[in-house]
Amino acid sequence: MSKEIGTRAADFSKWYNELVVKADLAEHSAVRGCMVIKPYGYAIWEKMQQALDKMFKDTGHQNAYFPLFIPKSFFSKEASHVAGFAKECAVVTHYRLKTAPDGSIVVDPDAKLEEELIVRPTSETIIWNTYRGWIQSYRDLPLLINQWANVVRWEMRTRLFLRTAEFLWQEGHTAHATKEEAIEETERMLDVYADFVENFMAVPVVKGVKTDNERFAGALETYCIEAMLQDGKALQAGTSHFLGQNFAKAFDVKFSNKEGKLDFVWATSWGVSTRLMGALVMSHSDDKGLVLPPKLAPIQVVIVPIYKGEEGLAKINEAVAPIKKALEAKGISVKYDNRDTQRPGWKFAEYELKGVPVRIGIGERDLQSGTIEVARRDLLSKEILPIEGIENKIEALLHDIQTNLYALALKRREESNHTVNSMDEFKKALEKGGFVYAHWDGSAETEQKIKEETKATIRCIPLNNKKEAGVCIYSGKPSSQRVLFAIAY
RNA sequence: CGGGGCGUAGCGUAGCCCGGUUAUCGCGCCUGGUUUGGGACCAGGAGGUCGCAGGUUCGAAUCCUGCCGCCCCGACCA
Repeated sequence: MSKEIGTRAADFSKWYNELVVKADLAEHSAVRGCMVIKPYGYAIWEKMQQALDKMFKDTGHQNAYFPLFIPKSFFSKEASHVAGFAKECAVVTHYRLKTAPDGSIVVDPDAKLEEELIVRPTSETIIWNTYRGWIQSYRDLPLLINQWANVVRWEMRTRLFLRTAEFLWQEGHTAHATKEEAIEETERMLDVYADFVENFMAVPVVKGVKTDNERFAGALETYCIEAMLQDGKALQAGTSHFLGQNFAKAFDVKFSNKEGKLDFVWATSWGVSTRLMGALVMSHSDDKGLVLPPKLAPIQVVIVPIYKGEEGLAKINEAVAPIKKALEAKGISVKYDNRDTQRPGWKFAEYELKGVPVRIGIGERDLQSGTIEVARRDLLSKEILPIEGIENKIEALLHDIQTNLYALALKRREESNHTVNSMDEFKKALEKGGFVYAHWDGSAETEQKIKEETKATIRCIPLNNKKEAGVCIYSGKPSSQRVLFAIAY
């Protein structure tokens, strides 16, 4: 992303949309607000899933699956939860179509459901209704379940990956015997998310907790990770909620503790979605296209032959085979693109657009000298290296690219951090974009007023925030710490 | 759902104000040839319910009415 493009939201939006479509990640579907994830985009999502799933299992979780449809009565059992989602629910009211006299297909009015079904916007209610039957004793706890699923939220305005009416995600739902244990789980999963986003996606995040206004509907505390994208806007990349006993009470999930007394269980839920794909695209891409971190790139190394005639290609095929084999032996995913239908220059541009981290070019010249050309996507630099031992060089290079992408993203974020002490400074900082740290009096009213005046919201109260006496930039009332403000997606 | 803009080939578009031969151009696609170290070139070719429905007219992509869809800005939001 070049600096001059990032200044206006509409331009950035256009750049992003075109990139997602051109790089073959996804496209708009015929269905309002929904997208089609294309094979290349889905391959990246699968890499994310695999890494996350392993992390969940390493922390003791198991996968399960719950229904897409939620009876309206379940959904409305937790008051603040239903209030938070009511405005964006898709509702199933009928179960049959019929042919009308004029030959058109209509909804059969005789097939009205007695109770409407909500297409899940999140699964707390159906899951807690199920957990009631699974939990009787402290011996059944903790219950540590994750679900990979799709959910539907009828958003007014949608954007590929960042906000679609249907999206793919994982949602963890856990039950614990004590409050302390549930809070520990909430924080553990936040750390898992931060670890994944920083170490796999190479996107730095700020860990924090949400204010009352921004908290998940039905939670006592919402922990989050906030990323800053190349246009200086903030993106909530993942959330982990401490739900207290709210859902246990709403769905009557009790257990006998060691003392033989009945108590409600303590709950958490946490999720990340295909929105992370949007964060990935917006964090590293440039005007030539995607830049993928090696750990999530479906193709880590692409080999492009440069040749004259069929015999020339045959010679290069022969030279490439052992190189490809040596790389694959290191666990590196390699694509040898020896299609005769596209020319080398076309392929170079194509794989840059798709963000392949390393490109190897090999031609007649190289066969003479025993070398190859190695190009890295992040810096767009090239060097000639000997073929001998190339697999070790490439392995180190992939590692270096992963580290470098994180360092670059971190540098960009740090350069657009602002610390301000007045509304005036605050507004000026927002114009430049990025994270703005300011004192806040802790009231929902002040937060709301600042939002109305500047469009900025409190992204989070950072964890491990250093305490510091100050006065609220809006109200002038005393404050004990700075909070993170930004314009958000 | 409010305010603005736009629907013409797979994609991007000209034409519309001021109605009139066969609807423009570029990319892409197909065929043949020459090419191949940064998105090749030449020649030929295919591809269109001009968003949908109605109206005005001898004649509508163009004018009128209604509808549908998309994009941008708000409100809502992972």
